[in-house]
Amino acid sequence: MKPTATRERILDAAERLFAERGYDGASLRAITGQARVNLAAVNYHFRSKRALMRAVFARRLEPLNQKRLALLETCMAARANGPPDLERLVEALVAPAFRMGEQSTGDAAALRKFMGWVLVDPGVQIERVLAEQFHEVALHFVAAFRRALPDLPPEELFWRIHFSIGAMASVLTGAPFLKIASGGRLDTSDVDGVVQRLVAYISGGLRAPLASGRRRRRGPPGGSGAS
Amino acid sequence: MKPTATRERILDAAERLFAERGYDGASLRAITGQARVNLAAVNYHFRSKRALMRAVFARRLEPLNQKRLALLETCMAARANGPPDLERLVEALVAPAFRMGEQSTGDAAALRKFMGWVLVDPGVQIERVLAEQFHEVALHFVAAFRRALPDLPPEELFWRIHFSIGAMASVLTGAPFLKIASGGRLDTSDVDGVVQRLVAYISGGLRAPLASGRRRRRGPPGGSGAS
DNA sequence: GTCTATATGGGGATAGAC
DNA sequence: GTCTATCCCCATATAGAC
Repeated sequence: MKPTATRERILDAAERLFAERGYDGASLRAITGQARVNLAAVNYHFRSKRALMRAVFARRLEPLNQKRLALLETCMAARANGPPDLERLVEALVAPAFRMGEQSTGDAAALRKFMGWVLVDPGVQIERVLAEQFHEVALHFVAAFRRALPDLPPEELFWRIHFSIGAMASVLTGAPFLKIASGGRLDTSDVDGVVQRLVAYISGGLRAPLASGRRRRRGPPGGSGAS
Repeated sequence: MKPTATRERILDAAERLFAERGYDGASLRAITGQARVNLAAVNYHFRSKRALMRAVFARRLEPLNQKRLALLETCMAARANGPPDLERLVEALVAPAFRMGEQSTGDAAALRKFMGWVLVDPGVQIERVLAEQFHEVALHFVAAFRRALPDLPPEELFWRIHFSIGAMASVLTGAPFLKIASGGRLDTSDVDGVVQRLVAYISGGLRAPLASGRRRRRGPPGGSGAS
């Protein structure tokens, strides 16, 4: 077997099994079994299971973010003067995540699930990897969104980006509540259609008018704002 | 010790530990230890760890959904004729999840995290519980949203509700990407403020204009898509 | 680089006394 | 209803031969 092939096989199998069973649910035995590789190979090529996890994630995140930046450049170039088109911007952020792995050997659906799962699960603790690889992309997109939505206060924009990634991630993972609300009538296999809907939804959310000052438990008219 | 107290103590401890460590990360030994209850008590009062998990979830979901329905009634009563106010509708769906456990003994932050986590994680397999308890609420809310957004095709509405719950869930869990995009500048402790922002965002998303028919990979004029 | 074999520890579940 | 003690399985990680 080609020396470097082992490493890739482990990454492929780990990706699939992490997606299917979660971090704890995917044992190294299962991973090495599916990769048809020796159990000890994991601890040789990677240092530990957690390190393997981070490697699986990092391998996908880098090209994903490059794709995003490339699309972002296109958006900005198309509107050299004036604000960029918001829908295109959102698409540049969202679509690459749904196109991942389409031409690789692995299971594209599993890959999407894995990525969404990693984004949402606070227990995975890939913040470091995420922060390193995502920081540049975040900066560029935040700047672009600011130009597209100049009236939105920065703090509000951050929150809305957060909501948007959450909406995207829940679709990637295949969260279970979808089939309940719809009675199972939704077609999740039409990736293009989902991306299109998601882009429309997120753009609408980003463009929403600012909430009026209504607060729950607002102070009475006399204005005793202390709390 | 009061007989029924044990059961509650287990539920409280399990809720906290599931929220902090996830399902696999929270061992029965840790749970019973924190509840200061014997290890075997879990398998006596519940049948298994999974059943305990479902019980933890169900205990919160029922009053949560009752609260939602009560708020929904208020919305509909306020606009007996004509469509209900969308923002109020969204608030009725979202706000109760963020108010959970405010007057109970447990850790409210942990509870929110747990609920969001359960919603998003497809591996938890609480679909049955979710379906049973959520079905009635889903029907009512879908009907109300339909009245508020009469021009939205049903399928589109289902998708958008799904996106909305995803956005909500990612806030509940405290997903990690928030602090990355913002550089840690966001105040997550202001629950009222977050709910307000979330309501505005979701309402905007629900109201978004339908995506035009643009599709990726429409037949290219010269079409050398090979790679 | 790859294998076998094993160290070491934790997990969920249960039997049976009280 | 509650406890102790234990069964039995599986996990990650590593040592050391090849």
